[in-house]
Amino acid sequence: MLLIGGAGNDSTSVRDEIVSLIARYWEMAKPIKKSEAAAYREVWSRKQPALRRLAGQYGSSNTEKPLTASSVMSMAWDRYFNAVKADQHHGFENRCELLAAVACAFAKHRTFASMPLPLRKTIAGLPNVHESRWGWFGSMRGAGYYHQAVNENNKHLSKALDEIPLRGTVTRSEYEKYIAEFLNAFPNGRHGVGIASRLLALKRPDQFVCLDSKNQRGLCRDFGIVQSGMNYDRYWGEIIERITDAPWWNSMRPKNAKEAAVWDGRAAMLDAIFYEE
DNA sequence: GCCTGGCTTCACCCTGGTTT
DNA sequence: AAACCAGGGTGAAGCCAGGC
Repeated sequence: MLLIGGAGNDSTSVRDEIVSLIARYWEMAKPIKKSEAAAYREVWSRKQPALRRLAGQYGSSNTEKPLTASSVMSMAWDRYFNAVKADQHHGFENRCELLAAVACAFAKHRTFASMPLPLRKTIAGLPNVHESRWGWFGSMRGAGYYHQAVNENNKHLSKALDEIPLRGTVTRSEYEKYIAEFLNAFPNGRHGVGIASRLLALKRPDQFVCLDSKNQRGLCRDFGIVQSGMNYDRYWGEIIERITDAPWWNSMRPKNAKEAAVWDGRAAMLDAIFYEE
């Protein structure tokens, strides 16, 4: 609602402008058929998720913090790369090396189950003799039943990872199939977003970040979401959808080799920014 | 004063390394 | 060989703050 009034000439001219603008729109207008209106509504409803996200509405929660209000999610690629480079704890080059080694492993071995135990543990975030950097991107050392499942080469973990393609954007439906199979590995419960996201982040570091106790506080604060009560649905709707909307995520792959290596693991690298001791 | 939502704390789970 | 301890995710309980 816009009220234009008063005695001054300004208000009169603004009102005249608006009235003539509306008159011009009427002249430009043309009748459309019912089928065209239906098609328009179809397009409109299909664009609603994008509009909601633009307004800061992710998932089903009521937190309405748009991407522009987040310090990290509003970054362009250059600033994001600099933020990752500033990693105090591990160093981004070492992080890239680890991700590259894991990418080789997934390229070489057809399934997670066919990998040797030390390699599986490296990917799973569990201590092993093969790789000293196993805990980076989220240590899962304390997850007892998960540790057990990796040790006994539980087939459900491997089958779950099979649902996640090596290339192309992972869809929600593929993610849901992954979770459904992942849950089968935990007949005694004690599964969760921490361990599920660890495996996702190592197979597809370009799209997933491992959400653990060390980075959850900082990440949730910056994203404007509550950290308690995290579940698989919210992880996708409130975290992954935000990430894949960020300017730095949608930027072109850089030509510079070091930058390209970070770009290949750009979602997982959020850990470098939000990691707290 | 009650209810709700969110954060913190604590017990529990299991593995793997160290000590007795 | 057995006992012990550290590690960190999970989940329940406890606590606190804000709204009605």
